Amino acid sequence: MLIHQQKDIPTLIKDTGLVETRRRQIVQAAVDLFIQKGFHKTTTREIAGRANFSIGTLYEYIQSKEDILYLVCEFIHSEMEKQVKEAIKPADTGRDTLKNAIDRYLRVCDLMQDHILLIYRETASLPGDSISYVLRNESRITGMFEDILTRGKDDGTLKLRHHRGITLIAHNITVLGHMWTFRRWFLKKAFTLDEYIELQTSLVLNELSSHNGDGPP
Amino acid sequence: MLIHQQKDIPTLIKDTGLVETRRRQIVQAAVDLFIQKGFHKTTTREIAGRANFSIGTLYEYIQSKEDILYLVCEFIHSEMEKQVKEAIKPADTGRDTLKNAIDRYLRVCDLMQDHILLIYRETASLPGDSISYVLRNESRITGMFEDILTRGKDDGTLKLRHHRGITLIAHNITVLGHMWTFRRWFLKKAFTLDEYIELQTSLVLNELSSHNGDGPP
DNA sequence: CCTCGTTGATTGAGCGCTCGTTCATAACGA
DNA sequence: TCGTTATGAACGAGCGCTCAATCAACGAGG
Repeated sequence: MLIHQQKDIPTLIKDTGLVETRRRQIVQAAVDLFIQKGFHKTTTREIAGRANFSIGTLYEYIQSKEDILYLVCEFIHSEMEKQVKEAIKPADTGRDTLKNAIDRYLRVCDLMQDHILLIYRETASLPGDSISYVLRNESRITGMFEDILTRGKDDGTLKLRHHRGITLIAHNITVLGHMWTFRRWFLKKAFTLDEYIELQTSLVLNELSSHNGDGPP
Repeated sequence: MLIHQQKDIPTLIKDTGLVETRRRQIVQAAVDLFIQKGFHKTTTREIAGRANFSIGTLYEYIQSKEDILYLVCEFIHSEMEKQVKEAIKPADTGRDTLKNAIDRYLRVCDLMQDHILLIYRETASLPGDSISYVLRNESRITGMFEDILTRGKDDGTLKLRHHRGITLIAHNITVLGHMWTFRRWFLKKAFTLDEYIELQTSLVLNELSSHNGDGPP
């Protein structure tokens, strides 16, 4: 029985405020450890220790170790979404909004490198039924780019050569951010973050400014 | 002490042919299980069992469970490289070669979906010093695209707007393939493999046909 | 002001079990 | 028979999780 499936608290603790606090502490401790050593190599005792209470207490606020992973994934996604959302103040044109959004999104990805990697590594360790729940969070970010692209298409500042292009390009942009994190060993040798942003933005915008097809010269 | 760091065999077995055979069996069994249950949740006994010998025998041909992971990663990368390489018969122009290469590469990625995911998930579980070794394998595939792009640039069939573009676009193409695997839950809802290939190829080639910068209309 | 029972929260030793690894022994082949 | 290879019971470290015991805070009763 997983946390997101039940409405009430899985413990005997009465003070719901405490539950929130403790779970925050658990997540905070777990994120650090999972990034450092991975989910499987981190012990529940370590998590409790870093959160400054005992394993007994830990298990008052969760039901299984996998619950912690679920809480962590949820936290990371909501943190990502929050940061990206507050970074995107819609500019006047869809095109400018997109430029803006890509810039801020890639910077957020840079800041949250380790968290993004964590998601990639450990999502598979979630119990089957939570996975789809976590994936839904993921797709909200892609959705944001889809919205921006649609706006640009409608106000005429972005041109699409293919009618299915919006979905695809939105995914491509999302992955651009992840790519910066999981290929950092290569990419940081060749580019600074600023260069990376500039170049990738240029590629995306060039596509969205295309005047014709791709006939060879 | 890991396998790739030592020249000789980590066991007492004398017949080197047998070592190769057994290791092939181990890898074959492990790949299946790792894909299914992940590295940590797969036991050495299961691997031995599926390879049709006992744990004792297993440990005659490896020194630790992590050795198996290393062998598996190496196998997957070499398999990928082999398949991609044999799929790319250089056409007359760099541009046609690229088209060809993207097509075949994406199809290989589709066939090896689970293997690619496995690499993403478990590379981090490798002991620190083997990681860089495994990453080097990864970068050979990107290197192939760099070569093709360079050829196209030289023979004039591909145009680059930025002098650093080759590296970046090569990485982008490589990731396009991975993206098809780790976002398949989203992408396969919207596109067939053929559509995906066609659209992404079109995006890449459009960029490489650009006649001017990205000035807004 | 003190006492003591109650209640919610915390503790950590300990349970049951799994897993990676080893090694004495058996089986095999020449 | 002797060298090589295979076996699987045994080992012991370590893990997730439980629960009887403990603690701290508080308020009613004397």
